Amino acid sequence: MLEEKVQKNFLEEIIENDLKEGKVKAIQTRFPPEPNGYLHIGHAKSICINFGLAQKYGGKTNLRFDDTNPVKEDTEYVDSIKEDIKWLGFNWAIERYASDYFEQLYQWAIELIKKGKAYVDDQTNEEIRLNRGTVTSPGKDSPYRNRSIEENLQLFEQMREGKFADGEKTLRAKIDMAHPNMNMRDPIMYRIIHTSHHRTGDKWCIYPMYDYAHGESDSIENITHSICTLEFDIHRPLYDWFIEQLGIFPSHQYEFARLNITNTVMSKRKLLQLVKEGYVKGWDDPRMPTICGLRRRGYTPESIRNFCEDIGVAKRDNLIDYSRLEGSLRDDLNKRADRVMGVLHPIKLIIDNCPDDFVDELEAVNNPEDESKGTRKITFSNTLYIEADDFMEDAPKKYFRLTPGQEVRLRYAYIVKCTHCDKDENGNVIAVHCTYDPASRGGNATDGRKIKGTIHWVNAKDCVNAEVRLFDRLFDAEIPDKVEEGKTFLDNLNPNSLTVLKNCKMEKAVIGAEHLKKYQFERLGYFSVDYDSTKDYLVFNRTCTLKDSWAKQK
RNA sequence: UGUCCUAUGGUGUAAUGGUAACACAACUGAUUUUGGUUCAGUCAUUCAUAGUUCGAAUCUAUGUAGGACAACCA
Repeated sequence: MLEEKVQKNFLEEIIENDLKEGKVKAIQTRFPPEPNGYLHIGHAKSICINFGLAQKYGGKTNLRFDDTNPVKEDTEYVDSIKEDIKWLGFNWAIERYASDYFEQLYQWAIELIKKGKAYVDDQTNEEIRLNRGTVTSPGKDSPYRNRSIEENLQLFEQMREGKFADGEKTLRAKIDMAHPNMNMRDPIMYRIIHTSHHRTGDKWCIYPMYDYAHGESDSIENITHSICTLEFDIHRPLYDWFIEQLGIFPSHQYEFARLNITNTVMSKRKLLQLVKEGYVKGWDDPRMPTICGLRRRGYTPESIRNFCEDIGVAKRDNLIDYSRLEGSLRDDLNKRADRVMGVLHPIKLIIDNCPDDFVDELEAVNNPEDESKGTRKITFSNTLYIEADDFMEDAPKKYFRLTPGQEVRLRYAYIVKCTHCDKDENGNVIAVHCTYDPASRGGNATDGRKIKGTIHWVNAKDCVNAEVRLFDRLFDAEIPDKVEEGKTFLDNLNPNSLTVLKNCKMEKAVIGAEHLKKYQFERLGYFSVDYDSTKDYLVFNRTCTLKDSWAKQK
């Protein structure tokens, strides 16, 4: 893990080559989110690639908001995006907005009109669509395609001045209506939108389209490597065309395959729908694949970065198993999370040969992976809580926990031997009885006998209550979007993705833990303190379970 | 019925004409006061066919499969 990675991905290959051949002196990348939603794990991959590459090769990365569509964008999203990038551990060189370049873009549009490379079209939305043709048949020229330069100039100026209603006119690049690539069939450069913009207010009523704004913004910022996802591959000829016609700094676009993860959806539109229609409790619901959701769930920035590094970068479609993300998380938290004992489904364990006034204080290790984390004291009495499934009246032979006649070790405490259990009138186990071996203090048998099982516990006499939220996959289906006719991804929602336990028992060490503090509850998993947690009412999110080879064996 | 992209173990990613490698998962076994961690071991005739070559995962051709593209979205 520490050794230098020798395998280079195709982007590193390209960059090293450009640097070696002197095509660029230093690399400059950018991360270009549209402020119309919250960032998700797929964006994290893009962020890691863009910032990571620049870091690795001594270049810089700009943050540029692609805010060319005022009807969808909002400052709420700008703020969350910046917060998430910082939280992931990256710093941008400069913060820019495509809207910063509206005037320059406008001037360049005039330049293209003057060169006879752009024209104002009066066709309606419908007409434009019809005349564009299809992927298998060519389009038809607009009747307005051959207007004079003077007329185009005048009309375009009037568009800017607000002389026309939304949709009445567009500015189009004059390329080729029969081009096999649909993007080259006289793409729209500007449309009229009389909507106030989150940054420019009502200064503009014409807004540039992505294809025109993006490459030109890259060029203005001297972006050397403009890295995006595969679906923009087909836009590259247009990206290059604008830059070439304008004769400006030649940024180049490179495409990689976007991240897909099992049992989750990654489209901003669908995530927005989940939030708006109340299927989750917000953008930062711990079941969401958003950065803020993962953060609240208990993920660390390191684990997300390691995950993105692990999955690599290439151009073929991929589907990463969700457990891979959990693997990166466990890897990180195993080294860093303090251990603590907590019981999710408590039942009483009564030690019959232990006096009622018996009090003992034992020493527990905070993190076996990190000695510097030290130890803490835990208290012990004759009445404890243990996990309900750590007792079975009729147990299979390989069950190493409590069952009548069997000995187990109470972690850091004593060896106990199960004797019997109490049941209510319905036959449910309500308490387990045992005797303890006073000589085994700390957990070691004096006669050297082997104890197979060790279970966690808390002292019923001084533990604290806590709420614990358990999460399961938000979607049952591996690919939620793969649905039969007439169904949607919503039909694949897992109705049991959230379980709230309100009667959990924790050792006192967790009192006062700040939000987002991470623990490993021994034998159970990793847990993070939720934002809803207060001094008087503890709330934990289970980030993920520990690997459980016993569950598989069963 | 077009153009473009892609195809290597269960999942990802390497191998840049010269012995198919690494990680994760899975499965064995060892260690273990977390059924965790850790350690050791096992797990592929590179989508198909034909060709070029002393030699092909890599180059060529033809298929096949998957994906993208017909928003005044990005």
